[in-house]
Amino acid sequence: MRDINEMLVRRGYLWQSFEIYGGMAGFVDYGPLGNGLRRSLENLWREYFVINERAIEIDTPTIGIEDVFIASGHASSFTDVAIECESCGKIFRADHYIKEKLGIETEETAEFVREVLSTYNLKCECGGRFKDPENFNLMFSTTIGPGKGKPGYLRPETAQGIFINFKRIADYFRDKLPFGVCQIGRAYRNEISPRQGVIRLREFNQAELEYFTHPGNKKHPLFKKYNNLKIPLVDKNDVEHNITLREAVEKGIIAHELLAYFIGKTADFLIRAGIKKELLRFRQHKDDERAHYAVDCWDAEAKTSYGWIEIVGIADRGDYDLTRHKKYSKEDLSIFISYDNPIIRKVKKVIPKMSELGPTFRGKAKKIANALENYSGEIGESIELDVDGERIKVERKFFDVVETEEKIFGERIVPHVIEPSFGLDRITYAILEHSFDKDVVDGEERYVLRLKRWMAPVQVAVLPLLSKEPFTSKAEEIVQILKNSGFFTERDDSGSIGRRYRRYDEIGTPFCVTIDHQTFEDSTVTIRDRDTTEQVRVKIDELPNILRSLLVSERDIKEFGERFR
RNA sequence: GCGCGAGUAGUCUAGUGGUAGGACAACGGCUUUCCGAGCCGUUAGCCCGGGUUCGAAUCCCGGCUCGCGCACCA
Repeated sequence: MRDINEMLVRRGYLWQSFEIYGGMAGFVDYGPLGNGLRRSLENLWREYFVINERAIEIDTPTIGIEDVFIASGHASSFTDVAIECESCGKIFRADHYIKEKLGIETEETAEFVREVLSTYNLKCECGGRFKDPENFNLMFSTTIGPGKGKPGYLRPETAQGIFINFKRIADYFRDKLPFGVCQIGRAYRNEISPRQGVIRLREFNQAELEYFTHPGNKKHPLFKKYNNLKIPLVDKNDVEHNITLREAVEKGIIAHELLAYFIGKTADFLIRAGIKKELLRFRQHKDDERAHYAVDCWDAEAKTSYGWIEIVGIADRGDYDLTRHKKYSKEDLSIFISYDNPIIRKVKKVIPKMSELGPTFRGKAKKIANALENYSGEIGESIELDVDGERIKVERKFFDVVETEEKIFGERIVPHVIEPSFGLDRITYAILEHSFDKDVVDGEERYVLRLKRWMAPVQVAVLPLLSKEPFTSKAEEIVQILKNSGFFTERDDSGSIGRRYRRYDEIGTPFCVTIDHQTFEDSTVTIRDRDTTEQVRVKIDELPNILRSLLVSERDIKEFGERFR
């Protein structure tokens, strides 16, 4: 199966970054074809998760200032403290090790760990002493501005750029839930040991949707579309269920309908993109596996030669992020929700008399008045208030009491967010593996990349049967027609015709257009289908429209013309 | 980060201290040429740095990358 990796490099899908300088693990360059495939994937994703949702796309910086990651929790939970044994060289995550050996929850700071180590005289399993604990942060850090600058980090996920714009976004949607906001872009994690090619990168591509919803309404009107979809669901106890999404929600395996909706939609999207259904499953995070922000989380996993790999994470992040940013930025990141009918309540209100308060309490009068207005307890002949920590008794003569009807039109809530987060590099790779095939034609082995037609980076290749005039200029003429029609087109007149067909089979080009002798008699060309190697003859005039129909569907080319040969 | 193994044209591979060889691919040409045909020709390589040696692809040290195992993967 690893034959594919050789092909991907040789034909321009994926290259090792910094290759001429010896390379660096965890980085990958997209060659022309890989870039094209990933772009197709992004566009398909937009179609599913932006255009066909109440959702928008934004773009925010890849560098974030420190405040953002302190609030998001990444500054602390992203930093692990490591301890290394002096004699056996083993490295442990300090918090895991201490919890396991001593049953103590640890603050993740080097100082705290150092203290625990000395207080309990904690040793390595082999009996050796630990070296001084060290921090390692999985975020790339940088400084912003001249001199020492301000500390900044390369974002470990695109999501934070969305949360911190919440006020503007809510405004854009006129405060009406639910709504979705997405971002497609790069994110960075300073992995300790990146491996397995494109599976674990230090700089990678994400497509994330943050779908904001009312906490009491985790449903989606289009869920019925995926009601009866069956896809393997592995729950947090490693039990596999082969039931419909509707049943999974009813049985409480999936926390709620909205999560199930995005599981269904994700499955639909991945299959449309070229992931094989039988090599796809969803797996629920175990309790100790969930990120610091997640309430429930399901991963889409694709089976590849590396085993089952996580390609999408669908998490219910609750109100974690907005609440945190609300606290740290002191901005109101809630939304006002109107009730269908206002609630009417009779209330007694305390009205402070400033003319009395002023002369008596002087400087404190204003604060006392505020406290009186907000007072909601029993009203007697006097009211006791806490003002700046001081207990003050306010006599009846300092306020009036009026009885009014109060209409409550709604309430402020912090929305919950459901986040489908896609690892585009892994999905791209999984598509390539799932599409890769070997075929025997006339006793000769050929490599075929059976990409979905709408995903292919080169959609059509124009091949003159003979690489000489007038075939070559006719080919160029047809290339121009196709390029003008918006197709990604290549021309190839090098080598025998069979060799050229194989070349385009290998990179996944779904259709080849061949100019032959008959072209000059009746203005026709042949279209060859990659998967069946069948050919049909069509008029040049009709070629763009026919290709357009073929490229968005899986229709048989024989619907469009006479079979050739 | 630790341990083991590997690194020779674009790709695969031969070469174990003494002139780096082959296959495929690519490129040019010939051949009225529809599924990797043939013939002629061309381009192109010892991962990087240091050491040992008269001489290193080959031996030694360090780095980088790749594979496998451990650890890590919010």
